[in-house]
Amino acid sequence: MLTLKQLRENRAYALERLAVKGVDAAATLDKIEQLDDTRKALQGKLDANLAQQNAVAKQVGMLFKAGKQDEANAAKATTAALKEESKTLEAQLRETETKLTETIVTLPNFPHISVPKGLSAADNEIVRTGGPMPELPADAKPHWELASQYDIIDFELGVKLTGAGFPVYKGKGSALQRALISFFLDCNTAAGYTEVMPPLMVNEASGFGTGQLPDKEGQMYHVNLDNFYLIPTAEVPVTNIYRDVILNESDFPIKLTAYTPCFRREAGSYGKDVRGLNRLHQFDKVEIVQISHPDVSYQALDGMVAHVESIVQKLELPYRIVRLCGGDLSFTSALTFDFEVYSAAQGRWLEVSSVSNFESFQANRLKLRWKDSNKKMHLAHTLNGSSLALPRIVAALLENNQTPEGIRIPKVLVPYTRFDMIK
RNA sequence: GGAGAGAUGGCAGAGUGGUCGAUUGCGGCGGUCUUGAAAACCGUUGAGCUGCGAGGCUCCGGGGGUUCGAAUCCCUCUCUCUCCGCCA
Repeated sequence: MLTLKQLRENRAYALERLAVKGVDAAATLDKIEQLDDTRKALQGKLDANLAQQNAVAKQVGMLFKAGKQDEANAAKATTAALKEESKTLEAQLRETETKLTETIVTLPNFPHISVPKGLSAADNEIVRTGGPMPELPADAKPHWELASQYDIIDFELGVKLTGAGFPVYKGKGSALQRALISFFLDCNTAAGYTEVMPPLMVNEASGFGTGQLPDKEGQMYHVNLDNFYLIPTAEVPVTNIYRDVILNESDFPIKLTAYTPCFRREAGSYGKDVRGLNRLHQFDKVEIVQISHPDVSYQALDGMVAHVESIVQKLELPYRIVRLCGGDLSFTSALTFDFEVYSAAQGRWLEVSSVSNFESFQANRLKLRWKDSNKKMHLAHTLNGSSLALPRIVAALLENNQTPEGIRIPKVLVPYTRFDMIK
């Protein structure tokens, strides 16, 4: 969530930034300012009231000690009205604070200056493209056909065991998953990220910390008996490591990477978009997370983009990097670069990574702060990205590398798979 | 699942109704001494809200209650530890 300071310090700037995301926040800002003023006034009144109560209590104590029973009892009687008043004030204050937070959380993050205006994916800006574009024969097959031809991924078996969107990887298909996970993690640790293996279920507090709760609980699987949520991405447990943490300036930058399965309910998605590996309820992903000093978070973002790009290049896949426009940007993000690889047989670009700077938006909710040399507290910046999500990489690998002899494994993966062809 | 114990500042650990936001030790920071360091000694050292400021208010796991007054008493929730049971 945005901070009051961000919203009140420069109203014109706030309005202009939010407009880039297609949000007219004028009325909301009015409401916030008014609620905040009310809050301050109420708090002042309550504080004064409590100060009086404390003073009386102190006095009573001293009077009793001095043996002046009568005076003490007289003083006691004066607090009843004060207590009554403070109860009312407290209730009002609490109500105002709740309303204030409820209003602030409806506002999305400020987009970065470089975010293009626009309402949909059509307005995104292609930053650059790279990688070798494959030339496939006319009878090239989409990955779901290749998967069953070579018996490496069984979608129907997954339906039997669980349901649609839970594929079973078999033989070399399974080994390929393992290889990709190890390869990605090795790339990330070589770039200075520390590997962690977090729980795959989180509690409610963690869900709130990264903003999945309270609004998006429908997107997560919920374990009712224990009130746990299956993680939709490693971002949730990994970022929550730093919930309620106060860092020293020397702790920056914090760079973590984690492999986890990801669980997404993704209700209401049908058609060819969800065919095969394009969209799943359970999939594997290696994530990178950075906690950054605010002054250098955009350099950190550039570093993450360059890092992810180097991995895609090593896999010899055709890719493009897209700067998301205001309308396509997520609620929490200030700037996002999407990575898409070309899935040649489907003839479409598939998103395989999304690298974002959230600035202090997540940190505010997480209460992730750092202390400068003057012991002043500030919010840290958080960033994350996929590095990488497996299914669509696999889809592109299968389709782009199909040959009459079988599916060629990229050189860089062979030490991990220990085979160079799927046949 | 059964029985018991506990949750206090960065850490350890006092405090069982009244100047306690909290003794003390360790750690951290500053200083004295030293060529420098160590040791020793002295000082300092939680956070949030609010106010120009002096200051005021809140926080001793969370929530509620008793009381003029709660870290301290009561209720409740959560978590941790120990023993037993079960188990990969």
